[in-house]
Amino acid sequence: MHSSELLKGTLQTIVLKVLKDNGKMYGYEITTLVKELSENRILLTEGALYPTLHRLEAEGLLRTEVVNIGKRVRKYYALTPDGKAQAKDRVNEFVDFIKTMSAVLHVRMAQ
Amino acid sequence: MHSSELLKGTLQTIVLKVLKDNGKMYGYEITTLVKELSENRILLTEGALYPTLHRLEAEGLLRTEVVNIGKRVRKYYALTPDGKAQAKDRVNEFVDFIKTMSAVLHVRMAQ
DNA sequence: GTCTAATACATAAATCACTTATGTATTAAT
DNA sequence: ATTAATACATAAGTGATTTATGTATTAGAC
Repeated sequence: MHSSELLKGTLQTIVLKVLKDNGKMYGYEITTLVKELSENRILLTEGALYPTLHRLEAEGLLRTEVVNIGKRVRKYYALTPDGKAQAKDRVNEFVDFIKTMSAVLHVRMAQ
Repeated sequence: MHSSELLKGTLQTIVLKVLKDNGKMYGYEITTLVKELSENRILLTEGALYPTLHRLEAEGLLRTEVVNIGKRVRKYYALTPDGKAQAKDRVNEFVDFIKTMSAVLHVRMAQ
């Protein structure tokens, strides 16, 4: 469960965007989806993910719904209206970051 | 001197690549170049830059040359052969990171 | 001619996201 | 029956970066 130093600071952006794209999801489901989308390059750790979900909820960006699956508990997270706005902002910020870095590093990425 | 959380982990990559592109440079010069290339979006702090330069030198990726300009001292840094290889690797790693993130966030950037 | 901003280096303490480690419990697979 | 996968949670430790200081020279504004 590790990845490059570059991933630091991307967790909230990732969580907000996958929730925007997929509606409600639970924590474990987010880790598996991100693992799949990233072709095993981004392996979210629970120690980072759960506190982040709790924090985003405390900030009013996510709302939760607890569902019992047999004797097991699942906690679904979905974006609030504020969360949707934040998701958009964060993705824009990321795209801007890529453009800036591309200019500094002289790599052609941003079209 | 601040910027987004996303910048974290990019400092070494930036330093190595601008040195690769510009030959020898001194610390202050690096901050002004990066500020210019990033259109004021990336403002390197001295507290981060100088320790990073010292560390890269200690790792054998940079070599230094001290020059006296009047009564003022300038410390020029340049890549060693290992440093050149690292610069290449770091940029490749960054491009790969962008591709992965683009896939996860569903943003089209990488060609 | 003096004051401020810019140039140029340096380091130490504090911060904070994230990793690592640990814990509990259920369910599926071998 | 045992292990791996599912599913949550939190606490201690790490480490890059920010913030805060410090010293000193040179250029520019007024």
